[in-house]
Amino acid sequence: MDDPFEIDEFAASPEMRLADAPVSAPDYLANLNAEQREAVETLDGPLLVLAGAGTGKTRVLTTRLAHLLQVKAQTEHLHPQQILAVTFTNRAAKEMQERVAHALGHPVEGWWLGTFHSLAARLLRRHAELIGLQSNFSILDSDDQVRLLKQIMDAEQIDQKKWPAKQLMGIIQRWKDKGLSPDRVNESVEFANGGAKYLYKVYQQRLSVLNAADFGDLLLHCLTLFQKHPEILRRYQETFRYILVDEYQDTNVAQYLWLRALAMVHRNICCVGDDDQAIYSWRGAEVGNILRFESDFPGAKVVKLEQNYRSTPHILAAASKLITFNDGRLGKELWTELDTGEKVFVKGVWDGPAEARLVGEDIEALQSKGIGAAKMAILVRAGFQTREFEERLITLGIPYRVIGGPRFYERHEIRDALAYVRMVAQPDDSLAFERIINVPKRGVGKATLQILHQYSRDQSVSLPMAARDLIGTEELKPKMRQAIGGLLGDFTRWREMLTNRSHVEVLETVLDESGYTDMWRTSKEIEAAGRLENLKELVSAIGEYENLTTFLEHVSLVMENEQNTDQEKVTIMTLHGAKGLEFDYVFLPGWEEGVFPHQRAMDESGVKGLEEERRLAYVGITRARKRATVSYAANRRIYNQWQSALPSRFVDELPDEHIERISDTGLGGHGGNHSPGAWGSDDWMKMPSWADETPRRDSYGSGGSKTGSGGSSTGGERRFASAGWQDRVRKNVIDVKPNGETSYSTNSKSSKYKVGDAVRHRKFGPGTVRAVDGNKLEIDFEDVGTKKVVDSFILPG
DNA sequence: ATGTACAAGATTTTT
DNA sequence: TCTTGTACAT
Repeated sequence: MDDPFEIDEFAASPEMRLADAPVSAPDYLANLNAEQREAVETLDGPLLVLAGAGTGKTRVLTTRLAHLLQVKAQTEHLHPQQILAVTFTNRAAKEMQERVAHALGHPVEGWWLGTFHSLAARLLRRHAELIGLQSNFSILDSDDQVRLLKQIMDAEQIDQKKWPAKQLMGIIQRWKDKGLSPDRVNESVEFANGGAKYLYKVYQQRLSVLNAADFGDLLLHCLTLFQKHPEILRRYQETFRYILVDEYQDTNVAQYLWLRALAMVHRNICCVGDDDQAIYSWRGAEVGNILRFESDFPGAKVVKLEQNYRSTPHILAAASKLITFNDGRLGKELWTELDTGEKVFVKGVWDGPAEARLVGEDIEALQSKGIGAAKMAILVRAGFQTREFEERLITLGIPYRVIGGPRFYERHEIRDALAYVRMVAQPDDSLAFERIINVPKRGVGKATLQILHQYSRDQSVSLPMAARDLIGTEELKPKMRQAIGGLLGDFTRWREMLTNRSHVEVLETVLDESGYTDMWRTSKEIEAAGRLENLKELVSAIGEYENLTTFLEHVSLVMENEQNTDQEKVTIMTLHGAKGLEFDYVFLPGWEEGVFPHQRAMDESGVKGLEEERRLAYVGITRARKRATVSYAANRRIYNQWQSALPSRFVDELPDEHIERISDTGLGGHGGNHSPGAWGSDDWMKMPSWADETPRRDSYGSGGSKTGSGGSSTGGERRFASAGWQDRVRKNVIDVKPNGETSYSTNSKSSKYKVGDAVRHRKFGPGTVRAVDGNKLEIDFEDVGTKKVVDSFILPG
């Protein structure tokens, strides 16, 4: 085995050292107090930086890295390769790379900087054979994982209606997050479903046969490797003299074990995190890691950073207040020296489109003041919410970019093409083989595939191997033998091509000769042209990598959506994606019960889930430097059905003195003294519905006979969301129980009226229903003509 | 082996 | 409502 530790090579090339580094990097510590500064500047020993939002976590990390690379490089000949720096996203890693380069005045190469997964993969590739894989093992994405499990379950004849593969995969991945290999699951998981344990074992065996690893394996295999080969662990422990970890609160148990193992010898581990920003527990993250730090690493210094440099006092106060509704926090008092600034805006609107319009208008207003679009962001809870805003911004002609949307590498044609690449680079990649065996159509169908699977399972070989064996037999029909044999022959040829041609050329040949490009060229699909474009893009992308294996690893682990950031664009992304970022102006739409906090979070994890949602809200608000605008809609279309929604409880939890509630709807006061003109216009959406009357549904509970002007109406303009009715309504609607169950009675999704019904409206009088759209009705009134109204205002005729 | 028809389920968040 | 998967027919 080659010596896996490049560090030894380094020792022979001292010219690589950073002796030429400028002695004083830019002073990133200027804003810390003396004590904090000392702790951060002390480079040896364990250090935990507990930092609130916007207090300069990354800055501390950068400073420390710069100091290491500068001071230690000179005094103790520390080489970058002895540093292990873990960030949470690839984006953060890139940023760190740039920041450090900037601080030192020159780029740094060779250090172990990246996400847990990419670093673990890098380590694992060197020792793959020790844990039963070849070094070119393929990394399965979640899609492949589920497909593989499905195959196994088919073979085991397990009812997938009762036990969906996807769900079981979730259980298995959770075990992996906890660092439990199949053996250890049997020991330590008591109440778990025995079937899942069994499947886990079979799944793992199958992965090994296929020379594949899934995401969780990257870390898990490392742990196994360390356990079985202490001498290897020892060498890495000695190699990594300094370990730095960002976003420590979001590490899972496997990651924690991995870090702890590696940090054991030098103990120079520095972690940075904020327990209030733990938003990944659904992925197995364990906040306990950060709470346990001091006992894990005796003598650890703990620094709390509480001065916020990012947000204005109002924003900070609003976020701080919100997060106090959570229990069990470490607790921090964030403060700032910045000027007061604007209050947090809280806006209620009628429905989703109105919300998008509102945000659009605000953005335009900001732009007309000369503020660049890049300084603004729309942060949504879930991916599907981006669409509304995209549409709006398109019509307004405002440039935007969506981060984390449908990814390039997840597109149909790209996945197919990648399957070809995988088959060339990794001959035993069963899942890739299965994907393309009949794409383009080669007449290979279910029956043939089944025979292959059967054989592959019985003989414990990969699918391509099975095919290779079977085409020599009478098992398959001659036609099939020819088709599959031809394909396998092609792959052999393409693999040979790799030796004397560039991989770009090989990819082009493969796509060409396999008939894949032709398939799309002759396709009648409207999207075919676009797909061909994407394929071209893939070919050019692959050119940026040394070889197919590095390219594939990049695809599975890095998978970032490269976006040119040079242009001024409004950013649209999920709250999760926004972690660690900041913007001057932040829009936080969709703060409605069920959407945010998300219903499923509460259903599945009860109070814990709710608290995580609240932390997410906290993250959202604290992204804003100058202004945060929260908004919620009273009606939202889900599955193309109108549903009325309640403002999020988080809206209530924001402190009144730091927010400014603005209502789109309280135009005419209450009491119904509206001029008929307003009602007759197309502006029906601006109907002051709740000022007058709560949109009442049967499911709200029977008790509430109070209507109208309850709550805090004070004459004149009535605020959109008086706490009164929110509380009243909410208590009847959502009730999170400590055991994790939630009872949630959804508001009626569609109207109880249908076309032709005779109805009456308290202002418009009698009429007939002409059309129904969810709970919106179009009614021909006898006196005032056709109007659109909401059914809650309607009484049976 | 492929295409059609009907039914069921779907929309958290991501390395 | 739309998409996806399954059953059945060709």
